[in-house]
Amino acid sequence: MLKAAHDSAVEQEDSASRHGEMTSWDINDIKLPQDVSQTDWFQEWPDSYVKHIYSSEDKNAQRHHSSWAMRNTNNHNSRILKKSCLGVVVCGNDCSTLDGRKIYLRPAICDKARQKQQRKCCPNCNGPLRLLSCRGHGGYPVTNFWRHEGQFIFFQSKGAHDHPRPETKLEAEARRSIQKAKTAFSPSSPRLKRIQEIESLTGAMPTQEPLPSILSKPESQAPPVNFMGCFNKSCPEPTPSSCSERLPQPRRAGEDRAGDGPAWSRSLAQHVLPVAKGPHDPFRSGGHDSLQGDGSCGEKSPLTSSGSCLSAPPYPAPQGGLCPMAGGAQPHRQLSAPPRGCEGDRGGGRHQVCLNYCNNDMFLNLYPLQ
DNA sequence: AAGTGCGGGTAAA
DNA sequence: TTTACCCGCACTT
Repeated sequence: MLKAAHDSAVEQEDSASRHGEMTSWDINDIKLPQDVSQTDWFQEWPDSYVKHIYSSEDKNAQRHHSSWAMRNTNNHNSRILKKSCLGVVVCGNDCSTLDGRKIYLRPAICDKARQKQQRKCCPNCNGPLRLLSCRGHGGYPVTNFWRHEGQFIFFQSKGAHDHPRPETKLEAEARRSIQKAKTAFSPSSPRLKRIQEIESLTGAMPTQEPLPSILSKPESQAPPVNFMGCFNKSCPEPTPSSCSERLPQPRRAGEDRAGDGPAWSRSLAQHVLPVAKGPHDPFRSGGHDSLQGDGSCGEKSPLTSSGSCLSAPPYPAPQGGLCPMAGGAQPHRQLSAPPRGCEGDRGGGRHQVCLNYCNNDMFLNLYPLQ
């Protein structure tokens, strides 16, 4: 994967250089270019040593989003925000789901939450979870840098991720919601009892239907068709997400929206199941990360304590963009963007198109739990 | 509850 | 000096 990552980086650099100013700066430069004629589409999965210039209007850039699990790192420089990669949480048993997928959970960003997370069990096999830390930057985690200058947001990544992609933030949130819902619907759940009572009174409530509407957070629900479309309230318009896999397809600076239809809306079914790939060494020791999993599985997760798991665990949920990740200003253009830019190709053809698969199979996986 | 950003602090190279 | 990382705090989601 490293070579592939490198190739990808080269590819991106090529692309960048074609567009001029892109590579002639470093995040630490005193002055950054302000004569940028084209800004990049937001990149949800930046990897390798890449730089991007986003519009300051880009919501995702404003929020310093990444689908990698990046935590804030203090670099004692308030002008440059630095984040380092937390890696990915894998199953200590290296299990696979029925459909052959590996478990790649998103490490919780919050230290406490991450410690809690590691005491939980694999949602698939109930085995211990293990944090596979990122060592893609000289043995240290990949770092991302963000800097706002004028009407642009400069992004620079150092290091190539040496581990599989975790769930995206929204996938992780969705999973948590599902778990909550499942807990709420455990046989002993008063809530479920109440619903059953109502059901028995009305005789009209199909058992299959109520669940989605009761999932804890509306924005975390999985609307059947538009699941990732506007999954998030922060996505005021149907943007083609992340077509995150597209290259930093340049757009004219200042050009923000126009009207092509969202590519993701017709990309449902394009996801190629990612089976564990990549150079990560699952047996690597914890190293510097004090939060490395201890392999114990002391705390029963709500999911497993009920004696069943999601019938087909959604992990790794389709590794792809979520609309909110593009909540910002990239509404179009990528429809014509050549698929060659798919970063996912690095992973061995993990993705075939540069579109947002809208996590349809996550959706399909989530529903069976009803 | 978890995510995010800031900043004080320490340690190692 | 630079880089990595820990921690607590405040604020947001």
